[in-house]
This record gives sequence, structure tokens and C-alpha cells, in this order.
Amino acid sequence: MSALWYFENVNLYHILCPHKVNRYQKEHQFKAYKKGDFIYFKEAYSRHIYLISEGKVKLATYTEDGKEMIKAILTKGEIFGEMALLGEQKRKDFAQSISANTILCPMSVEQMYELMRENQQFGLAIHKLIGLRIRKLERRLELLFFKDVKTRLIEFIKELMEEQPDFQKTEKVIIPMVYTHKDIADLIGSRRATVTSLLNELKEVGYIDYSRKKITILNKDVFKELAGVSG
DNA sequence: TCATTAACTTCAG
DNA sequence: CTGAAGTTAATGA
Repeated sequence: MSALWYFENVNLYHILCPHKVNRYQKEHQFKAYKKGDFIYFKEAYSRHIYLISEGKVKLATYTEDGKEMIKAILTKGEIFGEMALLGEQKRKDFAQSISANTILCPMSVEQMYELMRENQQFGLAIHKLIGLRIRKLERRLELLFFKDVKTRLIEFIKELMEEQPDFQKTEKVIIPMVYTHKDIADLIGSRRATVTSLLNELKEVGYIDYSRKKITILNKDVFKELAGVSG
């Protein structure tokens, strides 16, 4: 199911990216953002949906005590701002570029509605994506509240594993790393150093191998059974 | 005991 | 050469 989500994202991008859609070619434009640039702020009007053509984007809100709560970090090929399609008037989170050169295709809500009307498959895929995102976030929040960091990291890696298109087929699963240790730490509510040492721990006991570019799960079935709580 | 802080080294642009 | 990423060890809850 997570794998589906991945596929749909890719397909969405192909359907959506105005590059591929002839009749939007004229009005089509990419927008570039530097590191730290905001794409939209909290409480801004929700007028667009964005496709990531290049780079990395962080979606987050502020908690009551003023801290950042990171909802997601998205990369090339993914879409965000989709809540605008469900009638969201103002953004509940903010979006910020966290890579040096982030390039986005903005699509207006009206354009999106038009596409959804004409292409039911597409409309369905969007709704599914929204549903899955909400569930994913809920699950992550639950983990944050009730589990220790190690469990959170393992669950996080499991999720990435299941998003790999062909992960069922082989014993080993290679996860290309789009996240830095800091990104991971942000997402699981921990620190860079903790992520590194936990990854090393998993490496030492032979569950994974990793470098900056990828995490290799040496045996997916063993990994799937990992509960995380140490013993 | 586990995770964070801080200080350090390595890496990439 | 600089800032970010990654590592390590000391310290706190």
C-alpha cells in the first residue's frame, strides 16, 4: 500500500508536470527557490498545488510552545499543498525549501480541478494520496508519543523500505537516501547524533548497511519483524 | 540506560 | 575555503 503511494506519486508527476501537458505549456513555469526560502507561510491562502521538479521541501507547523513540528520532507517527483483541493482556505502548515536549488511547478487549484474533472483516474489518485498522507502523519504522531527513538527510526526505515517499487522481489532492499541524518532526526523527533549512532548500531548487528547515498536492508524479512525496543 | 549536548572531523559545493 | 554532514564522548534525566 505504501508502495502504491510511491507509484502514484510518480504517475501524478507525469500527468501533472505542465511539461507533459501540452495545453498548459504557455502558462507553464518553474519557480526556483534557494535554501531557506519559503514557498508559502502558515495562514497564507491556499491557491496552489506544487510539484517538486528538483530539490527538497520541508512542510511544518509551529506547536503551541513555538517549536517546529515537521510534517514531511518531500523531494523530486512529489507533490504538496494538496489540501487546497479539499477546500482548505488557508495553509495549516508552511513550506520551505531546504536545498540550495529547489525547482517547483505550481498548479492553480482551478487547473487541478479541471484535470480532475476530465480524468477520473487522476482525481481518484489525488484523493487516495491525500488519504494516505493523513494516515501516514497520524501514524507518525502516534510513534512520536509512544515509542522510543530507536523504534521510531526502525519504523521510519521500514516505511521507506515499503515505498521502494520492487522491495518484495529481493531479500536485500536498497533505499536511495534523499534524507540527511538531520532530516531523519527532524522527522522522527530526535537529533542528528542519535540517528547516526542508531544507524551504526543497526549496522553493527548486521541489519543494515549504509552510506550517505543509500541504506541497504540486508534482509527485509528480518527487518520487518524488528520491534525496535532493545533487549 | 538511553538520548542529548557539545566538540570534533570529514565532506561537498 | 566555508558551512553542512557525520562522528564521538561526556553528561543528564
